[in-house]
Amino acid sequence: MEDREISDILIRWYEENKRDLPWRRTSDPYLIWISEIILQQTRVVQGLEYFNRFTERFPNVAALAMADEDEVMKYWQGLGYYSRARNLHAAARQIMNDFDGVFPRTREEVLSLRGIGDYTVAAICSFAYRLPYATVDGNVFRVLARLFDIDLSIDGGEGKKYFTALAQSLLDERRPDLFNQAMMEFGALQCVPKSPDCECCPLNGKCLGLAARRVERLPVKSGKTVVKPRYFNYLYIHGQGMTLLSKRMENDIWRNLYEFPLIETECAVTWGELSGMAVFQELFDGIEKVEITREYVAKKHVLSHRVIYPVFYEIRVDSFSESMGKYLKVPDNRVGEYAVSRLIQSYLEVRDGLLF
DNA sequence: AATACGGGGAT
DNA sequence: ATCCCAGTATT
Repeated sequence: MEDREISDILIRWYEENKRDLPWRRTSDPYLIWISEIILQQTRVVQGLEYFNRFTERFPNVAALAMADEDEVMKYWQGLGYYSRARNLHAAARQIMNDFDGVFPRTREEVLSLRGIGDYTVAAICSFAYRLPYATVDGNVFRVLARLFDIDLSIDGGEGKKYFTALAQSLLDERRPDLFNQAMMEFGALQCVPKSPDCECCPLNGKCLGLAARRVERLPVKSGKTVVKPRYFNYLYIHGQGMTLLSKRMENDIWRNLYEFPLIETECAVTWGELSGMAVFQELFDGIEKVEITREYVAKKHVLSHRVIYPVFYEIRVDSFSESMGKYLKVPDNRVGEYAVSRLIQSYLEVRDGLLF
């Protein structure tokens, strides 16, 4: 049968070309889970070190469930999509509470865990338990769209359903783990988004997209994200050896990460405009000595759907006002212990570079 | 069905 | 600049 042939070719290619990665050396569902969450929308090279450090500190479900969320976030610092870390922590506690600390073994139960969706449940169940569920990630969309010359958009629900059924029909149920790994690795290394080397592709004789000269046009995606600007005015307030920090609690970017007290404005503002604002006046109400040590206009911070224009004002005070009580007051030398965004991390590095 | 959610590497 | 990466949750 043709379908089996494709599977065999992919698996043969995989055995010869696969990368040696730590999560491929285990069948521990916990370790596979951690790797899958880290690798969501994240390149292998970027996630590798995070995986090693994370699993060394949290080697099993119990260790993760017992930790404070703040510490989990610290281990996630810089990786992005921080809901993954929050969900990971929540799911570990879910496993302790609902499954007696044993990682669940059925598709339905695994899917009930926070942060695990259609892709990740298939990955965990096939890699750890060899259950016959096809993984459908960005790589699989691309490989299948090209192989079968399908221009159905991969954004919508129809496309997702179609490609999932197609992947499932191709899956070798005797070795779903190998098939899924092979399909994704093939997409990551051979059937790459730009300028794939179709000349040396083991499937070039079967690739309908190649025959139709549409490989570069596939897969089809519809919408592109609109990037909206935001203006962040950070106040690095310190005195008496203490620094003010704030925890982002809103349903917004960087939730549960720390930062300096922030005044967000509708547009770029000068120091004069900022210091004239009511929120600013109230914050420094009653402080005798307020000294602006430095103004730092950081380069714009680009996220997938936001671009942030940050300005940092270093402000030295001789005392802290009443209204600053809503912030954390931490010793200067312990600021580094708090999980922060890349933006804050970058500023901290600049500040340290200017200290001497 | 759209949108929000990070950060970095490749082209 | 643009694309996109072993996606999920919310609206």
